[in-house]
Amino acid sequence: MKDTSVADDVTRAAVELFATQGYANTSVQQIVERAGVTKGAMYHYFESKDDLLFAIYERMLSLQKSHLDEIIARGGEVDEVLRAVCVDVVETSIEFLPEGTVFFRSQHMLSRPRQQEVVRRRRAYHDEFAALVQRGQDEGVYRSDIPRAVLIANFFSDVHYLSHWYHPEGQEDKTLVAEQLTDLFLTGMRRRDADA
Amino acid sequence: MKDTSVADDVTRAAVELFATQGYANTSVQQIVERAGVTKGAMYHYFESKDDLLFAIYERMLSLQKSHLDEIIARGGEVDEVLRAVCVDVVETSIEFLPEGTVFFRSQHMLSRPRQQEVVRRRRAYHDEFAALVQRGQDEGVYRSDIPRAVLIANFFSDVHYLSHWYHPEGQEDKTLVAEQLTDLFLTGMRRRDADA
DNA sequence: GGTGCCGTACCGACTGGCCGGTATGCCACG
DNA sequence: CGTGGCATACCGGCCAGTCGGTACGGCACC
Repeated sequence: MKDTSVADDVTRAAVELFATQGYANTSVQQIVERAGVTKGAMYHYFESKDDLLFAIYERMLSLQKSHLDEIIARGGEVDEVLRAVCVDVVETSIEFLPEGTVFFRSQHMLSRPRQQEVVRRRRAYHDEFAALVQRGQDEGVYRSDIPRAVLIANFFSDVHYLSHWYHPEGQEDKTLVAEQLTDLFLTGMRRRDADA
Repeated sequence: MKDTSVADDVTRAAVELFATQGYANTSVQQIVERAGVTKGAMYHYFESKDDLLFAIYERMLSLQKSHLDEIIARGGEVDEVLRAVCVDVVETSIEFLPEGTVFFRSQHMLSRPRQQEVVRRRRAYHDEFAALVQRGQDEGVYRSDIPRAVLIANFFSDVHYLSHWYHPEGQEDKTLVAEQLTDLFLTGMRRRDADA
């Protein structure tokens, strides 16, 4: 990204403030003051406050989607691919914890069309994920006695919830937690011996 | 609750609007119009808009806490008690889905003291829950190789996430989903044969 | 190499509208 | 006749977005 530093500074300030105070409680004035620029500068790079929020989403969505595609492209056993996907999404969600907080809290503050765009992008991710799970079910490694929607929700819920409880304690901690959550998820998914 | 119907109507309208538009995007005017009363009437029963939001939280928190205490008071095997607790909290969360949406989305809009009160109440619930898990670990039925905080987050995340994906499809469906999620959680919790 | 022109980046005072909250009064009922 | 239960008009603050203006770097043309 060779964007001007102004746009970057503003985005950074916005994320921090939105994450701690919420979108509605943060005035544009606060954002530009924290970023060390003026309102005029900000409105030169962003169409609206709404636009600023969307830019934050854009960045996360693109990043996670590209990671997903890359992992899937590498190929391999379903179980290994899914494990890699899960670990990755948890890890990057931890890296972008403030963004995630804003994401899940303020999505409904977006204008209608932009909200739909976000939904569209998330669905794309969701569908690829679901296809993996189905493949695992077809191959008989994952249980089929629980609706796929429930299984998937059971994982994405962990990702959502991270910002509600996770507080970083060291660097490798991030990966550890990602593996633990992934482990819990996959354990629940695997077909039991007793299954039909 | 033998509150006047005005207070009830207002609360109901507020929940619906907050859940669909968010707290900040909903004006007091909208609420009273939907409830079929006037601003004067509303401010006769509530101190502020903030107060209205808190009342919604109050109701949910009290309800779930009383359920929890009751189930624990009944006693029994840890695993059975925990299962009952989990099923109950998922079920009531589904019954109060709009309230839950508001709850998780708009908590940060409360005034500081009230926010702390909510945190306090939730911690009380959390601690009782954690004590159950620990008891299960001490008795050797639950795994101890994953931090208790992670195990617990893994369950509460499901409760939080319900409003993001669940859409009712019949009456018994509610209980079914509650049991499925509980099953997934407890399966992940149980000590494996291979464990130390 | 000066001169004029233009486009890009930025400034910051101002405004129009919205919205939470309040002041005051009315009316029914006991 | 006074008190609880409301209605209605109004106020003051805040805030997103605007708009007239400035600073400056490049670039063409003489």
